[in-house]
Amino acid sequence: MQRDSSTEDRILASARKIFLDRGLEGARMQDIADDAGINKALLHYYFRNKEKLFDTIFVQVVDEFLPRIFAILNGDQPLFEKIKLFCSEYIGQIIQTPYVPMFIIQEVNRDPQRFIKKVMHGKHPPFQKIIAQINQEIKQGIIKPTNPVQLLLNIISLCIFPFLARPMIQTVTGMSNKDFFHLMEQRSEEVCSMIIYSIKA
Amino acid sequence: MQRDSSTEDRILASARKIFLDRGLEGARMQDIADDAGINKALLHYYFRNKEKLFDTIFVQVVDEFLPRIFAILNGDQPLFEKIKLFCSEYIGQIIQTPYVPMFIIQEVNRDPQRFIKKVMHGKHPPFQKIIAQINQEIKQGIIKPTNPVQLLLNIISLCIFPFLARPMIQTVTGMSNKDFFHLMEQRSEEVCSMIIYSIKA
DNA sequence: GTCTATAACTCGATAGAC
DNA sequence: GTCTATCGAGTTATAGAC
Repeated sequence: MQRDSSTEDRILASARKIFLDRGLEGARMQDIADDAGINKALLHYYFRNKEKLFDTIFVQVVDEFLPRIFAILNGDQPLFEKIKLFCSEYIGQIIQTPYVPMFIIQEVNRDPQRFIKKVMHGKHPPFQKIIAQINQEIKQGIIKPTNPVQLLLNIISLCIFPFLARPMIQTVTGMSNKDFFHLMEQRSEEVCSMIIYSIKA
Repeated sequence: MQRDSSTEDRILASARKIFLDRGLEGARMQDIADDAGINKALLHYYFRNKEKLFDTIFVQVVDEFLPRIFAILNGDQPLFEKIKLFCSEYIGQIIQTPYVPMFIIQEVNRDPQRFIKKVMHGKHPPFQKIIAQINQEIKQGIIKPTNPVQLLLNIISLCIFPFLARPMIQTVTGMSNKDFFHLMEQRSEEVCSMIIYSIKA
């Protein structure tokens, strides 16, 4: 709780924290109010209801996360450089905000329509360019013939999954938080070289 | 709803369906009762409360899912065969029950203690054998020097992640259910050959 | 075992004073 | 803008008849 910032900002910061931790259904307006140092009534004064408050946070979180993927994938670098960039930037980013991937996946699963309406609406399919690039580099003989969609799935899977399954991984292996994040820092390089090795001609 | 089976079995079948679809917090006892063709009071007669009913389903689902992983990983085949087995068996299995991975991940995230108490308690760490095998095959020169934990993470990530992110993937790419499952059927072979290619000496 | 009725409680939302 | 007090809907859980 930050007593010095404006009420609305404190609400947003607290809502983000609680929603990221527990999702829409798990979060309690009371807990958000407590964390922000105000009462429930004031939450409704600023954001008319729970849904609207959640929407604000959801869009905020998704809009600072997904564009990073697409920005790198749609850049102008050669494919190998993109992959390298993606792995290091992306895993680095998730290490800073490890709850974000699970939050997004969970909420898109619970209500895909919200995602379509609030986030995707009006945006064009963001994978066109990278798919074209993959096909072109195949034709040029830089990489082996590869299904572009599978390749993209591979990259994203390898980077994100461990953070989704983190509680289970740590439970099953007995890793501490420190162990886990250390493993993830190594992983960036690991994933990158594996992907590139698997596709280079 | 199966009118011919016993009440308890019908409750379990309905609870499984509803809990898998919506999780502990999203599921309503009323919906489970409706689906089973009985009333709420009878749910409490058979399973004292929602938690206990959920625990039963959770343990059931996890116990028929995780052991499949461990059985293959702890078998006696050479590593390459294990990986091949794992990819085909595992993706094939998930295609049959595509909601299971998300259900498990979500509920372990929400309450890791339940997982520890109800599932892991008393079981020994299940990755010892496969890790030893990986290290041995490295020493024998069959596979390249590799961090065993990263390798296992890679295999599991590649197989499971697409099913966790399925609603988002289908939204972003515009794939139909049929398209998606077709892609996943190809994927088994795809993942297998990629992994093996990346580690063979 | 199975039902109806309802108690007990949680939680989002609102009224109204300051 | 911010608070206290309270309403009312929705849910789990129980009492008690059959």
